[in-house]
Amino acid sequence: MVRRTKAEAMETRTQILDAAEQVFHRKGVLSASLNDIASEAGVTRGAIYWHFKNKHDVFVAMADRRRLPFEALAQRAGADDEVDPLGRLREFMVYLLQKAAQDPSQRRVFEIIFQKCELSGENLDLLHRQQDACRDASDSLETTFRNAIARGQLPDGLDVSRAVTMLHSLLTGLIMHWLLDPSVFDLAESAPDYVDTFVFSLQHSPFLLTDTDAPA
Amino acid sequence: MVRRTKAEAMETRTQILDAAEQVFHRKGVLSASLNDIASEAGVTRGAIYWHFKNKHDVFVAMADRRRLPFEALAQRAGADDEVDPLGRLREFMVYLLQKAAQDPSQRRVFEIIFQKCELSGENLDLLHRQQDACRDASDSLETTFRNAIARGQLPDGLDVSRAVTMLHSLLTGLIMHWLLDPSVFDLAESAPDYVDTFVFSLQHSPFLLTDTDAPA
DNA sequence: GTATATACATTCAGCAATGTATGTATAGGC
DNA sequence: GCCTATACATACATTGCTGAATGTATATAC
Repeated sequence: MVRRTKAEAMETRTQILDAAEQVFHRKGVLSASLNDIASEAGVTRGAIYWHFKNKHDVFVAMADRRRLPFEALAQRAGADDEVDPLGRLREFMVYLLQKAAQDPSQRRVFEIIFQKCELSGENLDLLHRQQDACRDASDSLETTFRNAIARGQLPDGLDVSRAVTMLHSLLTGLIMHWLLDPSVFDLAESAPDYVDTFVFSLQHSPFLLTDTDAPA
Repeated sequence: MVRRTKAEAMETRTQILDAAEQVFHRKGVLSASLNDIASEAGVTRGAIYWHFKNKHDVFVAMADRRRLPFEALAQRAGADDEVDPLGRLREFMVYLLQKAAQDPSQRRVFEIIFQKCELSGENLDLLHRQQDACRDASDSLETTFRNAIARGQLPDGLDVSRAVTMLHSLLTGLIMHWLLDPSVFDLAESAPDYVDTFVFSLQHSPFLLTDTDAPA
């Protein structure tokens, strides 16, 4: 079984990424060897080195499969012609949390990124990719918040950048905390309430307004 | 320079832990070798093997140095004779965030645990230690919330377990998000506003009450 | 004052992973 | 029907780290 057709080669590539997801999740990114991944995929290391430069290249390709879809979704909420930006944002947040909780592959990738991956040394550019992705998302979210303010869905004085920070922190924190111990609460079920609480605090908290430092 | 006195040996041990903190932070826990740590500490691997069983043993000892103080503080807020449980809780949250932002050593340890450490394989019991610590903290926090409700500081119908989850998530998320890119916002300065917003939502959000699913 | 346990340094054997080089059979262009 | 690039498998050399074994000098107990 050598020289496969292009379609079969593409399938081999997918199998390698699937195997990498499993092995990274089971043993951690650094602890996983290319032999482990090759065995899991039913190929040899030669196949991996054909499709990818090295382990880090495999990792990036694997992570991007589950990351890119979200970016598109987040940008849609920030569109200027969106009549209900706050509603779209709410939907996005709930969708993200429920996807993390219910889609096994998505959960694995989150678990790998949050718990089974050292951001250092060779993987240091991973950290920069995370930073870039975070800033890009922040831009979309800021636009979304400004549109929501313009349409009267959020108060005029809302500190947009702090709102974005709280949103990031809540989503990251909820997912991390749930991944640490999924048995302590049902993320998929309670996600809407957490998101609604966040939206409520955006609308009514006196501590997220720009000028008013300490209200009476 | 062999056979040191007991006091000197203790100092050597501390130097090894200090060095481990630096090296783990710089290279990641798995990527760091005992040689790296020994060089940084100005000793040889022999010294490390004398004081510790292996690298994992060094890691646990290093992490515990900065973890234990917080546990004591959280428990104090849950004391039954505390007249202002909500106030103590608020203080604890702000203190934790500002400590993470301003104490270099504390920040390094958080960064190691969140970004430079694979929870898998050998380190898998690390995950269980995290889980245990999290559950212990949750117990203290639940008590604190119940006391706050009893003293009229929080509404009667508050869903205590969801409140605890939100608190954990907010703290974890804020620290993680800030560690990812400290330049995007000033954690130490804005910590009180984030915490106050959280407390505000505990007091007023209709989505954190037990029986009322969807208020009018 | 001697003996022994202590607190390390030094040395060595061995593995496991990486990257590369080479082998090889076939798909697809001509 | 041939040729060549493709899609892998196999084999090899190198590296770096670990754990353990051994060496050694000095506190300290007696």
